[in-house]
Amino acid sequence: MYRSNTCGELRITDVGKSVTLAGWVQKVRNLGAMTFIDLRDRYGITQIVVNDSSSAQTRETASKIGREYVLQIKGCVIERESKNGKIPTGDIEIQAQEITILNEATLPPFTIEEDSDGGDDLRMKYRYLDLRRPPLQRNLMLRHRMAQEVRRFLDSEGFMEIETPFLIKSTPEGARDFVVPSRMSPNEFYALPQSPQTLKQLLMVAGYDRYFQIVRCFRDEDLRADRQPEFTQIDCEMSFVEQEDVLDIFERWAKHMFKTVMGIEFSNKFLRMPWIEAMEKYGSDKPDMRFGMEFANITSLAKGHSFSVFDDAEYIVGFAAPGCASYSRKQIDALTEFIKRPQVGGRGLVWIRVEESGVKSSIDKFFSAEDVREIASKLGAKAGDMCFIMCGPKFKVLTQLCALRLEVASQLGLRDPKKFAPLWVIDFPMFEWDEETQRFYAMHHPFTSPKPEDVQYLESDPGRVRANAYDFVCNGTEIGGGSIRIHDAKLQALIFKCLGFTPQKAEEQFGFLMNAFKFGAPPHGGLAFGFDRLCSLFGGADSIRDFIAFPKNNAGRDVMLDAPSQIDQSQLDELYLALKEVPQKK
RNA sequence: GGUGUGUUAGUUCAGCUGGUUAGAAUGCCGCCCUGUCACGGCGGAGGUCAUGGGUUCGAGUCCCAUACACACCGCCA
Repeated sequence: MYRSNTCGELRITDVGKSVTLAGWVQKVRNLGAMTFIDLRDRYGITQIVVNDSSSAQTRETASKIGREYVLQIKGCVIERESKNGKIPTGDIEIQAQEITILNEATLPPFTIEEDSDGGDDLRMKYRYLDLRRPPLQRNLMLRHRMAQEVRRFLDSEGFMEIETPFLIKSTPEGARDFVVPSRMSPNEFYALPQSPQTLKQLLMVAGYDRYFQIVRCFRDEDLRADRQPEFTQIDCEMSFVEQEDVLDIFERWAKHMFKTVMGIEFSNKFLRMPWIEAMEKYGSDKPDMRFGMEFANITSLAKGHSFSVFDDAEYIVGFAAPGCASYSRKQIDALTEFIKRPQVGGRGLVWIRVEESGVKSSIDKFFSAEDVREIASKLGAKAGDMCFIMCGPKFKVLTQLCALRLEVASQLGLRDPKKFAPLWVIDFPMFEWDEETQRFYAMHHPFTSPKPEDVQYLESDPGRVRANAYDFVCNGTEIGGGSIRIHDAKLQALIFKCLGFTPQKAEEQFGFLMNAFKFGAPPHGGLAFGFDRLCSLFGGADSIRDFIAFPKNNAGRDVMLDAPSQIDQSQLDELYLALKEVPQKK
C-alpha cells in the first residue's frame, strides 16, 4: 500500500493518526535543524515536518530531495505550532518517521505552482508538468463534472448514448476534411467526421428516437483561441419534434448545467432573438447580452445634411456608450485606429459627446445642435454618454460596429466572465451568398429545413428563405446550434438543387442519406454544443486550450509529441502514397 | 493566404536617440538558520542577445529575409 490518505484530506480531527502519504515535492523549506516539505497531489498539499525527533536517516534523506521528487512519507498527524489558514490542511502537519524516495525528478523547466513562471510555449512542450498545476487540474475536473451532468440530464430525458464511426466518407461541403488513406482500398480515403451529422440522422431513421454522444469532431481549418482541429461536441438528435420542442428540452438542459455545475439559477425563459434582430441591434449573430449598447439605425435621420460620407452610405448606424462622455480626444482617436485596423476594416468613426450643457460632435460642421441632439436621442444617449456612429454597406458596417461595441465594453469592464447572458438566436437565413464562387451555400448545413412559409421562395428568391435553425449563444460566443432537418427526399433534392448540386453529385455525396429517407424517415431535428467552449465559458476563460488535456498549438501542432511528423517509406509504400515536394517560400 | 505583437540567463522580463564589462527578479548551487508556508541571511555559478544577411568606425538596439510563438482577419456547411 503506497498511501493511506491523500494530500488533501487530513484535518485537525485526524491528529494522532499514523498515516502514509505519497505525492510530489512542491517545495522544501530547510530551516537548519528542521525541514518543511510541501507534498502535493491532485487533492491538495500537506506539510511534512522533519526535525530532531526524526531519525538521522530520515534527516539525511530529507536533505537530498528536490522539487517534483516523488515521495512516500510515513508519519504521525500532529497539530501545527503555527497554523496556515490559507490551505484546508493548514492546521496539521505530518511528523515524518520515514521518507522513501519513490522517484527522483529532473529540475522542471518552470515552476509548478498556482501561477507558473513558464511561458505558453514551454508549458505546452511539457504539458504533463503543466497539468500538475492546480488551475489546470481544476479545469479538467470542471470538464469531468460537466460531462457527468450532461450524461445525467440527457439519460433522465431518455436520450441514448450511441457511438458513431470516426472513419467515414468525405463530404467537400463545409469545412476541409481530415483524411485517412485506406490500405485495403488503395488510393481511397476515409474522412474523419466534421460532426456525426448524417449518422445521427440515420439513427433517427433507424428509430432510436433520442440520441446523444459526447464526441470528437475534426475540421482541418486554421485555429483560434476557441478553435482546435479536433474538438468535442455534445451531439444530440430527436425524432417527432418541432423547433419549440428542441429549444424547450435544451433550455432545460442548459439550466440544469448552470445550476448543478455553477450554482446559478435562471428563472426566466431564455431570450429568443431572430437573426435579423441580432444583426441589426448588435451586429452579430452571436450577440454579447451581458450589457446594452444596442444599435439604432439612423440612416434616414443622418442623410441629407450635405455630409457626403453619410449621404453616400447605404446604412448609418450607431450606439451610445454609457458614461463615455469623458473620453479624451486621444481615446477617441485610439478607437478610430481600432476600427480602421484591417481586421475590422472601418473607414471612419463619428462621435457625439452628450453632456448636461449640450452636445458636441465630429459632425458639427454639417449638423445643427438640434439635429445632433435628435440623433443622440435616437441612439438612446443620456447626459454623460458618448455616441459612436459608422456607415457603409449594411451588414459590413454592422459587423464593424459590433467590433467597436465589444472593444468599448471591454474597456468599460462590462465583459464580466462571472456573468452569464444566454439566449437563442433563431430564424437564420437558409442560404449565404458567396461572392467568390458566385453561388449560395447552406448557412447551417444542407440538411436544414426551410420555414414552411418560405419554401415558395426557394427557387425565385433563395436569399429570402429562413431556416428552422437556431443557435445557443452566451456572452458573445456560439456555444451550440442545430436545426429541424429535412425528412422528405423530394425537398432534400430541391435544396441540393438550390445549392448548385447536380442530381449526380448529390447522389454521389449524400445518396446514402436520401436513400434512407425513402424508407420512412421520421420528422426529426437536433443540435450540437461545443463542449470545449462550454467548459471555457463556465471556467471563465477565453481560450479553450486549458480545458483540453493535450491541445494543439496555433499551427495545429502537438509540440509535446512533435506531431504531425514524417512516416517511414515502408508505411508510404503500403498505402501506395508518394510524397510531393513542397514549394519553397520566396 | 493576410495583419499585428513578440523572440535577451533555467524561467519571466528590463535594456532609451546605436557606444566600451548586457542587468533585475525568480529559479539553481554552497554555507548559516528550530516554526516556515512567496521563509530569512551571506556567497556563487549561469548569456552564440532566435537564425541568416545588410547598414555603420561600431548593432541586443536600425533595415531585410527566415524560423518559431501568440492574437486577429480570411477560413470554420
